[in-house]
Amino acid sequence: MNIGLAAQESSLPPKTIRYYEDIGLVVPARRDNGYRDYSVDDVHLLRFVQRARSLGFSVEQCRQLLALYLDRTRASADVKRLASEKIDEIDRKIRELKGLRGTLTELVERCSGDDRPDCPIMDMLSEEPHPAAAS
Amino acid sequence: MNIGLAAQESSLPPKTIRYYEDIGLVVPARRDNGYRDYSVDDVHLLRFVQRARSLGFSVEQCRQLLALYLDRTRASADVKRLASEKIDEIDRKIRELKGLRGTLTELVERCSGDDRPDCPIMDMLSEEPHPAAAS
DNA sequence: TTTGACCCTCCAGCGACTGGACGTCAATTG
DNA sequence: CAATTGACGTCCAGTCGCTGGAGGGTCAAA
Repeated sequence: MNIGLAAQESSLPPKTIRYYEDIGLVVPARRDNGYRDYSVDDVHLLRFVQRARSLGFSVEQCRQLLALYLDRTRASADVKRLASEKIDEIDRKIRELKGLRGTLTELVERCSGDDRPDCPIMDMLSEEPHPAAAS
Repeated sequence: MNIGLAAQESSLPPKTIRYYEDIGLVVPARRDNGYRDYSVDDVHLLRFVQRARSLGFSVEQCRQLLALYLDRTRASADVKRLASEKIDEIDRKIRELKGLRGTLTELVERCSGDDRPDCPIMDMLSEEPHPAAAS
């Protein structure tokens, strides 16, 4: 099938699908006229990648997952490891964001938010670093 | 002062500081020999940007914050609005990450993680979409 | 004087696309 | 059968926020 239909079937934009071919992720056959010709299996792989991406896996991780997917002798432990690492990564990001959120929330709460210029947010951003010790 | 010292004082790499000049964020004077010459005020601004970036503000938002910082007639409400929007943005990201985390955790828990190939994670990634209705 | 640390500019690349220009091909309409 | 429209093709550039490197100039100390 043509790339347009493959795009519909995989919920991916044609541009992205061409990009995936560029980087060797899902490489379709070509027709005589140069058009990409996606098989049902290709579309399956595209959808696989789409799902993995939407779960937060990087394209490189998708490549690994695809390799495991196509490997009939794979150990589920390998897949589980990739997924667990991804969870750890997500946890780290959540922790970092929560930290930022906490700081910002505190600052916002202390800011009067009126038409005067005084603002603890600005103070925090422009504050001199505390000297390590008095001299 | 030279860029190296400004880098130390602002906790930013020299490359980043040059980049900030490129995009017109903090533009220092130049010496006769072409060297950048950062004033104490410049370094102050660099540190301001460094702090704002580490709080999750984009470079463009930093530009806005700098403008507000340098505006003596600013209303703290404007600053507060920027910060509140950033909090909302962070909240959205956290929610999204928690969703991903939930899905992945569930999958990982159901995966035996041994040397057999069967794996609910793979199943989920390769699953056919559920037909909307029987036909 | 020579070394080494610093500084300069410019170009390229990261990840994961996305937009646009420009040309070809296929299918439909008059 | 011509013309138009839409989908397809390639290639280049841009996004964001840097970062690395090449290939040079400058400066201060030994």
